[in-house]
Formats: sequence, C-alpha cells, structure tokens
Amino acid sequence: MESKPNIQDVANLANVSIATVSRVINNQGGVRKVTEERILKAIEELGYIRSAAARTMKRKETNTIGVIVPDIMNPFFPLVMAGIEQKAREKEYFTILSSTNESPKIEEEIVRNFIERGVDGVIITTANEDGEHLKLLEEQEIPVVAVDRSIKKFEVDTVLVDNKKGAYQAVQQLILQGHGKIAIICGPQNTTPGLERFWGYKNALDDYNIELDEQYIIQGDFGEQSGYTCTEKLFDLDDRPTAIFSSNNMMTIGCMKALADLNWKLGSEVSFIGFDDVDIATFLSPKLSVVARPMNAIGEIAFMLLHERICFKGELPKREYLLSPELKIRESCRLVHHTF
Amino acid sequence: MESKPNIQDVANLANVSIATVSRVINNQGGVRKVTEERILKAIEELGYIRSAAARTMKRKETNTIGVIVPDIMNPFFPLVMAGIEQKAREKEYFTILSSTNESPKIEEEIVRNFIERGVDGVIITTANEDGEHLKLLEEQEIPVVAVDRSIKKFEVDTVLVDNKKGAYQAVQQLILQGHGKIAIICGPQNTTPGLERFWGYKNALDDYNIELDEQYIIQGDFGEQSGYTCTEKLFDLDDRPTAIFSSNNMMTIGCMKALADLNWKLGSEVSFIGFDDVDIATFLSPKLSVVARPMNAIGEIAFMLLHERICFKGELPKREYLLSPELKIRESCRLVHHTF
DNA sequence: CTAAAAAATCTAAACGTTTACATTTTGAGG
DNA sequence: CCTCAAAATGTAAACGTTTAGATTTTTTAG
Repeated sequence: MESKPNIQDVANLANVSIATVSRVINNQGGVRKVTEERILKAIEELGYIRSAAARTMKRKETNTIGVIVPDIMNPFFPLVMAGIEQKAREKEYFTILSSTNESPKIEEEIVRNFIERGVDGVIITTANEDGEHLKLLEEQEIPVVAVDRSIKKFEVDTVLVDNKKGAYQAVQQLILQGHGKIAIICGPQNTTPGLERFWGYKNALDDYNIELDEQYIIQGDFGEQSGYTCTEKLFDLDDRPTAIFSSNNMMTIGCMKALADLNWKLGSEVSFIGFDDVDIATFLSPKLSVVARPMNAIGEIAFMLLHERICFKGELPKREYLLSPELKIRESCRLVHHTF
Repeated sequence: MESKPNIQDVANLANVSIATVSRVINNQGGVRKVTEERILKAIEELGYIRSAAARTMKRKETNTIGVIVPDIMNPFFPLVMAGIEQKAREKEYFTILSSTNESPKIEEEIVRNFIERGVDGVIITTANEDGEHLKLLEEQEIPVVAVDRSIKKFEVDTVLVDNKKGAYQAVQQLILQGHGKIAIICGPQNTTPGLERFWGYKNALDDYNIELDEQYIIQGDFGEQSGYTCTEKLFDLDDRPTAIFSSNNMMTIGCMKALADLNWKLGSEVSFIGFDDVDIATFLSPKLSVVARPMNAIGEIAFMLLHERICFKGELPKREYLLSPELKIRESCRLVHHTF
C-alpha cells in the first residue's frame, strides 16, 4: 500500500468490484446495506479519497466555477465574492478565484487556465468590456455571467447595478435640498459605470431644468489620487459648487482628503454624496451620504444565473439583472443656506 | 468534429502521433521545426485546449495551491491573498480560494475537497488552531503553510506577525507619552493573536512598573460590535482610562463608532492605538495611530515557503517566520495632560 | 420447489493525457 | 553511395474513474 489507495484497492479490500464501490461513493443506491457497510469500512481503513481528476475525465464536469475579478484589494469584490460563495456552497459548487489586476492579458491567461481545468461556468468582472479577449469562453460554450461590467462582443447573462438611477437619485436629492451648483467627479467615460453615472447626473439636472455647467464636470479615473485633484480643481473655481457628487468609492476617499486639506467645510460649505458606501462614511463628521450597491445580492444573483445556465443546457435567452442601489442619506448633504 | 477536440484529433490533422503533439504542447524539444509548426497550426485550427484533468491524472500534480481563509470580508485576507497570488503567478501556479466563515466544519470539507482536487499545497489561516480537523492534510503529506494563526496538532511552516512585539510597542508608546491608565480591548484568549497581543500589553506595563488593573482589561471577540460595547464599558467606569489599545481592526472600528456616539473625545480625552491599519485611520480627526502588519509580505513569504516545500520533496525542518509589525504614529495618541 | 422478475453485482470499455521504449528518419563522414 | 550515430517520431501502456450492458444472486409468486 505504498502510494495512495485507489478505487481498486478499496474494491479488493471489500471484496467487491470497482463498479460497486463507485456506486457507493456516489450514493447511487442499488447496493445492499451489508456490502455498502463493508465498502465504507474499507474506505475508512485505507483513507481513500477519490481523485477529482479521474472523475472529471469521465464526467466532463468539475462542479467548480471560476470567478475573475479585476482587483481583489478593492473591497467591492470580496463582498460580491462572499455572496457567490455562499450560494455556491449551497449547491455544492466550488469556487476558483483569480484577480487580473485590470490587465486583459492576464485575464485571457486566466480564462485559458480555467478552461483547461474544466470549470463549469465563469463569473467575471472583465478588465476590458470590449470582450474580444474572451472569445475562448464563447467558443467553448462555457456559461458566463458578467458582473458590474457588461461584455460587448458576445451575449452573456449580466448582473448590473442601475448606475444611472443611483446617480440620478443622489443628484436629485441634492437638487431637492436647494442646490443648483452641483459638481460631478466623473469616472472614465469609456467604462459603463463611469458613463452611466454621468448620465444619471445629467438626467437629474435636465429634469429639474438646471443647465449643465461645464466647469462643474470634472474628469477623474476612479482612483483615489484623481478624487483629490478633482476636488482641488473645484475648489479653485471662482464660483465654487455647493455640492459634489463623486462617481466611486476611491475618488470619494480622495475627495475627503482634499476637503480636509483645503479646509473646505463638508456639510456646511459643500454638500456631498458619493457612489458606493465606504468604511469611512459613518466615521466622518458629518457622516457621508452615499449610494450603496447591494454587493452580497449581486454575488448571489450572479451565481444563481450561472447555475441555471449550467444545469439547463438548452437555449436560454440572455438575461440582464439591474439591481437598484440604495440612497443612504446621512449627514453630508444639507439644505442649502440661502443667504440673501 | 462534434465534441471538443483532443490530442488525437490534433495528431491526425497534423499527421503525426500523439506523442509528438504532447512533446510540442509541453515544449520538451526534440521536434523538428517544420513538424512543430504543422502541429501548432492544427492546434490553432481545431481550437484545441488540453485537459488539465487528464494531465493531472498522469502527472500527479496540478500546479495549484489552495488558500483557506476564515473570512474573506475581513480586509486583511484579500491583502494577504494579493501577495500570495502575485508570487504564485510568477511560478506559474494557480490559486483556489475558499472561505470558512470561521467554521472548522466547513474548513474540514474544504480541505477534503482540495485534496480530491489534488492541490499541490495549502496555505491556511485556520478557524481552529487546535488542528485536529486538519489531520487529513498530514495523512496525505500535503505541504501546508499556516498564516497568522499557528496549528498545534502537527508541524507546519508558519508565517506569523510578532503580535507581542506590536502590542508592546503600542502600549510602550502610550506609556512614554505619560499614560498610566491604559485599557486594552482584548481578542479571544483562545486564539494566538488574541493571547499574544494581550501579553505584549502586559509585558509593557510590567516593564514600566505599571500595575495591571483588571477593570481596564475588557474582553472582546474581534468583531466590530464587541469593539463598540467594550468601549461603552470603559466609558462607564468611574475612573476612565486615558488611553485605549484595541486588539484588531474590526474592534477598532467599533470603538471609533462608540467614541463618536459617547462624545468621548479622541486624542484629547482619550488616546488610542489600534492593532492593524484600517482605511479610516487617516480620515478621522485626529488620525489614528496603529500597529500595521505587512500583509503583502505575509502572503509572499507564505507562498515562497510553500513552493520550496512542494519542489523539495525531502525532509525540511519546520520553519517559522515572525514578521515585525510597524508602529505608525499619527495623531490619536497625545502627551497626556497632567492637570494638577 | 421452480420459474420469472427484480435486485445486486461484475466486466470491460472508455475518458485524454504522459512517457518509457521501440522504430524510423536524417545527415555527417568516409 | 554506405554506414551509423543522432535526432525525430511512433507505439502502447498506464493513470483512476464512471457506466453501459452482461451476469449473477435474491426475491416473489404460483
């Protein structure tokens, strides 16, 4: 019994054929109680563990899904991941996680590796929404669910947050509180979230007949540093905005740092709402109002969609979930002071 | 060509034997340029991707390591994970991540599954340092590296942070600033980090001849909520401490919330140092002083240790890394005001 | 007690690689 | 144009499962 025991060793010890052992370890029934017990004992005795590799080879399924995220250090993704994992565990699926560092090249490598390993499906927040580099997945007919960023080149189920609505609500809130000079720190306009959040901003202003003012539209890149510099630019304006809407969490952080450094008084001199909840939101004084995304639900739904598609091999129409973010009003947006 | 092409299909198309194809896809050399090109073309044409399962079956290795963490939502782990992944990618290893939710039972299932899948090694922060539930790993002789929490029941390489030293330095700092009434919000005393951080606290007080005062030692559970309630308890004391040392990041957050709610003035009325850096640290006013752990380095070292052990099948002594945390002094600890 | 039906078990053939070992091809040196 | 070593390629046997289909055993019913 030098190396690891295999199903044959178990069969020998229990004095049955490997077929019977196989039926037992897969609880397929049709095995007499007494033999089953004999086999179980043999398994125990030998410390037998079946080889997933051999099994996969026959079965052509791994009960594994691959998850690809662009940046594991961004707190958004672990939270989504938690939702995925929870549902996956319920269905006895396992999860492989890889992070691309926002590199489409790495992403392509990961996809290839996932396919080699025979994942049953993939949940991905792609580093490049174009999706040209993802064509392998389509070729191999592997079910895919896109999360947070859609994929242009081919049809996949998608779970998105209604960025436009979230941004709209935030800006609407500011408007209703009397603000007219509302600035936006934009995300990159070549990403869906960046673009949609800007649309939400624009629509809200339109709906309330507030004219778009170019000087209040500042272009950021979703990074903390850009949040900082954008805020500085706004501060340098002759006619400063009375409210700021920031398009994501990292820029919110940068913005807060800038406000502190510039001594631009949050809440009183300038109201604020950010997209995405951040840890710091409830610590700052005043507490930050934010548009919060339901990360856990995103993960759960993504898995459910994927699972359906894995089980249901037939044709299924492309499905698109649009989750509504929640506007959490705290203290950083206040009624504007009209001092005449 | 109905189903997926295999190595045989490639061989047929390229008019060679499967052995030659195998040599090409593993770059083993010994194949003429012209045939290699022919094979490569065939692979391209068929969209052939080799099956990791079949390969594993022969090779008995997967080039995959398993990572087990207790709580993927705790920001500490994604950061460690980033370090692991980075090094793993360099060595062409892949990473499977699973989270146990601090449940030893789930952990055992995950371990079993990892073994079925034939991971070459495991990096784990166990949910139960006793390690009885991990004996499968030992039986199967799978290399293991323990991170952040050691494993008692069997010998494995370990990467720890010098909790005692970190706590000591923090408390020492408070003492040197004139504090005598220093409270600690403890972690669970049945975990190594909880225990060691308490020792560091105790040693520092001992060394400076400050008597341990039971009322300043509050037991928490590393959760945010407990940080909150512990802080309340301290506030309710007749003789409040002038400084607080919190044993981890989540409790730090709870503590900050409590301070704000209680209107207990951070920095002036009560100084503070926390174990582990947190996002909010630099936003609060005053900015939080913390003991920061080198998460990325922890991950990198953990992988390197594991990798050595995977490659080097021979006997290797147990190795234990003890990384020093860094005391980051910001503003939340101030010279105590002696008002006589 | 026996025949037939039902249940349990077994046999053997895949699945797609890798790899010793065997065979063929190539090309250098005479 | 041979010879022969070296290089290239091919053959075939694993690896450890699952699973039709064959076979044996058990149970049922007359």
